[in-house]
Parts: sequence; C-alpha cells; structure tokens
Amino acid sequence: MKINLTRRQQQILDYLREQDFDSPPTLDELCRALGLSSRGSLHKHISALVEAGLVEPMDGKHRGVVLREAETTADADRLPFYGYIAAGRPIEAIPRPESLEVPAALRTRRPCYVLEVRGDSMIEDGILDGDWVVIEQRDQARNGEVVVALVDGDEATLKRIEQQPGEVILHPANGRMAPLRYHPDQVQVQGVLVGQMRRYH
Amino acid sequence: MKINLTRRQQQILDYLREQDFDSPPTLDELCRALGLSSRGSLHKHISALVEAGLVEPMDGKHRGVVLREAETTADADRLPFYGYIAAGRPIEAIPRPESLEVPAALRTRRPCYVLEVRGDSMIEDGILDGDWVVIEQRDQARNGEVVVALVDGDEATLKRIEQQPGEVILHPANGRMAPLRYHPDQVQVQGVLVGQMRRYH
DNA sequence: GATACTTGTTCTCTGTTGGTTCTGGTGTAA
DNA sequence: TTACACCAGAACCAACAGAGAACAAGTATC
Repeated sequence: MKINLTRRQQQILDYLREQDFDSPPTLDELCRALGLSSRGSLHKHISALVEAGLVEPMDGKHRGVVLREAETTADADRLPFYGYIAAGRPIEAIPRPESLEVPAALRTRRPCYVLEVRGDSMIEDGILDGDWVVIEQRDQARNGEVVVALVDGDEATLKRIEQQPGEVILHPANGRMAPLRYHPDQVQVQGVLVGQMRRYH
Repeated sequence: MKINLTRRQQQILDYLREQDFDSPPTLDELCRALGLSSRGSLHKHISALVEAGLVEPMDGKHRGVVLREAETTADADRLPFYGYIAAGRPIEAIPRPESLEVPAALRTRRPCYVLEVRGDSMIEDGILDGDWVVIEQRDQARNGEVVVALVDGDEATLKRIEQQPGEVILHPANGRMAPLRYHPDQVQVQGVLVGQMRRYH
C-alpha cells in the first residue's frame, strides 16, 4: 500500500505471518524468538509495522497481547475494510484496513473489499448513507454496472457507469443529481459493486 | 462485540469450554482447578467474560451456581431462512427452513431469522425486491421500527410501525402506497428488522 | 426460627508484566 | 562527514494478576 519496509521489519512481519500463535505474543517473547535482547529495539520495528497498517496497534493497552495481523486475505469470510466511499477522497489513501465479516453470497471469487457509503447519490438504487458495499476489485466494467470510479485521479465515487465512444457517463441514482460526463482518460474503474449490507441497530 | 481478552481470561474461558460440568461450578471449585487461592481474583476475570458476553451472568442470584457458556454469538454465523416476505402468506407457513450465512454485525444476540423481500413497498427505505432482511424474533416493537407484521392472522408484511391508542398504522415506504390502519387486535408483530443484505451478481 | 455454612460480590493492597520512551552505541551506505 | 538501520539497556507507568478481608444474601442444619 505504501512505505517500504526495512529488511528487519520485513523479517519480523514474515515471522509473525508464518507463526501460529495460540495467543498473541508479547514483545519479550518475540525478542527471544528473534534473538533480540531489548524490547525497546523491537518496539520500534513493531511501531513501524503498525504505522504501515500491517499490525494492530496496542495503544498502551497492556493486553498480554501484542500484535495481530490485520492482513485479512486468507480468511474466507472476512474482507478488508478500506474506509468510506465519498466524493473527494481516493480509496488508496485509506491507511490501515480493518476487516469485516462478509457472507460468501455477497462476494465473488475474485478479490473483494468493503467500503462504507457516504452520501445519498445512489439512494434510488437502495444504497443509503452508512451502508457497506462489497466491491470486486476490477479495472473494467460493463455498461450498467455500479462501479467505484476514480475521477481525475483523486476523487473516488460510487456510480452507475455508461461507457460510450469518447465519453464516460457516471449516473447517480438520485433525481436531484445530474449524470456526470467525462473523457475516458479522466475515469478509472477501481471495482464493481457485487454486494451490499446494512444494519439497523 | 470484539473485545480483547487478556491471557488469563482466555485461559479461563478455554478451561470452561473443554470441561464438561454436570452442574455449573462455583468460584471456589474453579479457583482450585485453576490453582488460585482467591475467589475475588477469579471473580474479576469472570466478570470480564460476562462483560464480553461469553459467559452467563449470575446477577446476585446465589444459586450455588456460577457460569455456563452462552456460546450463542460465537459461531452462529448461519441463520434460518424462512422464505419470502410478501403479502398473502404468513411466515410460519414456510415448510423447511434452509440457512443463510449472516455476519455477526447484521444480527443481534437474540434469535434472528432471514426473509427474502418481495415487492416494492419499502423501496424508499432502501429495501428492494429480492433483498434479504435479517429479523430479530420479537413480539413487541417501538414506534418507527420496521417490523414483520402478521395482519388478521394470515398476511405477513414488512412495514414501518406506528402504534397509537386504539389503532396501529403500518407505513409503507413507497409514495404510491398509502399507510394501512388496523385495530391493534388485528396486527401481530413477529419480528423487527435489524439487518439487510443484497447481491448484485 | 436461630444458627452456621456457602457462595457471589466488592474492596484494598501488593507485586508482576509488558508497552512505551528514553539515551547511547555500532556498523553501513551515500 | 551525515544519515540511517539496528541494537542494548535503563527507566517509567499503566494494565494485569493475585491475595485476603469483609459483606450480603442464599442454603443447610439443628
């Protein structure tokens, strides 16, 4: 996503990935396992991994617990949660993905992720503010599909797409909003809507 | 709901799970089994587990009894699917419930089930034909909640409820449909909407 | 019914563990 | 040189864990 890890950081991350902990290890345990003798040193590496969003932060919480991978690719029923989809913010800017349980029926076999909807632009398609949408990662879409589109490289939005020769039209599903017309070079498809969830409590 | 258990808490929980109690153990018994010598210490851990919803609380009730797993939420990620919710058919008539995977975030701790929506009567609330709705089984509702209501004993419908002295009003979310007014005796609440899911593929 | 015994609950006190922040040192590459 | 990755160790402090005492309410016993 961002930031390149140093050799040692990568090494520690690899160790955490391949290990199968019954309970999350403490810094001391990791030190022993990695042949270090200073918690402080290790802590700096862990902090870097937290910064990179690869390890859960343990703010003060002294949970006898240290790190847990926030990498969610493996788990079948959880998908990374990349934050909000709204005007003015590219998705890739979201720092550390959390994860969200998603039933198999709402996703596809290809890589997917979850966004939380902000705004009312798709309200007539039954997508409301606060809904979670499941997005299949894809850079091509068929006409009529609802897509996550990156406009001019810095504004991500959820709209129904219509691709015509020489222009791309993004249709909101809200009578008070007009379709947006762009040159094909301005619009980059980042994913296609495949599922949606909402909670009422 | 997540909540991180400390090591000791996890350890105690594991012990409770693997043990097969004929009668629920007392704090003293657990202390001996776990090598503690203070009920007070153990009690603090148990309280944490109760807080996390993993153990049944024993509020004051001095039943010579302590804890029992309320393993409800943990892996109950599938809910019974009772069929369609549409006019003209009471829910209890559905013969054989299948089951559907539902993420924990879309359900509650109390018994829930899933229905598939038929019709457009709640379209302005973002509930479309074909959506799955997660219903918490309940026979009472607060005004403003969306409920599964059985009218005259033979017609189940999904509507927003308004209960006034002497009458019950079921509000559709569709400008082309009018609210339905009934005598309280005619309407029986069968559940309350707590979650919703949709697939686009 | 009065008694003693259980059992859950709350409290204080004490010690340990573990995350965090320092300071300083070494080796390496630009 | 400067910059950076890496490590050691010390110190700090809050979270954690346990012991023990005391209390209240249920249960058993006579």
